[in-house]
Amino acid sequence: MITENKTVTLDNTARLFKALSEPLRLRILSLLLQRETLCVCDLVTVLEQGQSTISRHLNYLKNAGLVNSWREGTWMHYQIEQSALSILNLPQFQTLLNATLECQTDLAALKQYENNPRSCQLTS
Amino acid sequence: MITENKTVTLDNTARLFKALSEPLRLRILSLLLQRETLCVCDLVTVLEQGQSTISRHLNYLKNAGLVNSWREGTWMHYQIEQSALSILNLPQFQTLLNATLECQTDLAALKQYENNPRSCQLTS
DNA sequence: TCTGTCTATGCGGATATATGAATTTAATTA
DNA sequence: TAATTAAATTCATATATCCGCATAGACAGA
Repeated sequence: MITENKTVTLDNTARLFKALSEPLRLRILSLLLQRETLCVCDLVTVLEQGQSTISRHLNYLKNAGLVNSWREGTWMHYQIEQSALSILNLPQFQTLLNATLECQTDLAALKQYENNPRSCQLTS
Repeated sequence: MITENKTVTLDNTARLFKALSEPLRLRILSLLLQRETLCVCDLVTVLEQGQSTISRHLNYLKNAGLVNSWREGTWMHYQIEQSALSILNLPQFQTLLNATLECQTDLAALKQYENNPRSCQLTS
């Protein structure tokens, strides 16, 4: 992987926080923090949101450097970019997310989803 | 000080990050992290922004729980609310801010400002 | 009380963001 | 090649944010 020597600008930092400033994006991150990788269709089902909504939010997170992605067949896999989270107190952040009703519900829905047959299999 | 037992909601967390998602608000926080307290007129002069702009951003930060304030005569003093920053990796956050040209310039302007006579004296 | 200073807020315009529906693009498979 | 599935993008609309200007409110001193 090529690591660009990116200049630290205030705008970049602001963009990072802006990516964290949407409830739905926080829910996406919360789920990604619980699993190695998830694809768009997983999140559409679990979060019960439109496909375009999920796709756009993932793109927003990617532009902010919070997630990375790769294609596998027709599926796009998304994954947390750990290095971008260094600005956060990660244990505190996760504790805060996990304390919310939304994230608890989402995690339960994810587990339920994983128990059922589904189109997108994580195991390649 | 009364500590409210506030329910952790996703919206509150999102609001906190939204408050951190504006370059000008980051500049304000950067200065407040360098000084015990600053008032509106200090920030107006140092940041060279309109008074209403500064006042509103400070209100935004206050609503997010990032700063607190108190009146002293006609002056409103603003101060970092340390507890709200527990979600951040504070050393990393400050390092990131201090690495930006904007924050470096602002800090220099603040020192310059403090060397000159000014209307608002921090020493009560 | 009157005046001046510091701060907060109301208003309007410009810009940014979020979302759903529909369409386009990409990749797989028959 | 045609059909199918997954994901990204376009378009239109609603909402939120930012900023300057003007004004209102709070406070101090004469």
